[in-house]
Amino acid sequence: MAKKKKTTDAVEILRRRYIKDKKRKASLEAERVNAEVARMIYDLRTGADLTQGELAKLIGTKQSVISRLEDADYKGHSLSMLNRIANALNKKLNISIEK
Amino acid sequence: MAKKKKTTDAVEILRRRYIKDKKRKASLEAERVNAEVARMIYDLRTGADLTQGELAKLIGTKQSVISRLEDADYKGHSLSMLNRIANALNKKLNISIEK
DNA sequence: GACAAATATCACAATATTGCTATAATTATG
DNA sequence: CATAATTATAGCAATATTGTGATATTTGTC
Repeated sequence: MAKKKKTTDAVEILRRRYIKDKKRKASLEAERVNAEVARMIYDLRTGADLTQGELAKLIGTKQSVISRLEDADYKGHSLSMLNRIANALNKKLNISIEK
Repeated sequence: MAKKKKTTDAVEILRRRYIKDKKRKASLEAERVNAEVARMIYDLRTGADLTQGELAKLIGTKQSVISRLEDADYKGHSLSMLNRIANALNKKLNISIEK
């Protein structure tokens, strides 16, 4: 494939800046949600007066897994896992995309 | 390991029935959430007047992936994918566990 | 009906999440 | 301080999700 042409066009430069900015925002958004979910799990667990080991047993997994889920930097949250936790605590999982 | 003792105790029988019922409920709950999320994605996409192919391009994947996400029976929803969709549509993903 | 556009389905590779065990590190309790 | 209880980390296997391309099916238009 030919080499990409050098950009000298101001509009193109701004467009690329826009794209890059959008990606950065999306990435920050993801981090925000991950941290929020981690905190939510922690709050629910401690609110129910459970240790990580106890919650783990309730949903059929191990303590280390709960610890991982409560790590603010963890990126792997899934709806199925959130559902397992919600059910164990007799609550409901709600998802929405708005605004 | 020794064979599990035969259950003749009424309390034990009821407890097992309770556990089984709880598992069934959890399973139904998961199905409900999955279907809801699938529908939410469909509504957001059509609301934004996008084809599956267009939305796919916006989030950097393929049309078949969007089709899969909109299938009510799909069990693999992840927060990262929901985030990608929310960001592409300039909206925010909200998660809560309540009630 | 013919054709195009959009969606659904399939199969398989690539990647990510979860399960699991062991152990280190931290926190609570006497 | 010693000990137990709890939480954090690490590594790797098992499983699940996503990426991708090819093709079938459906839907809309003329």
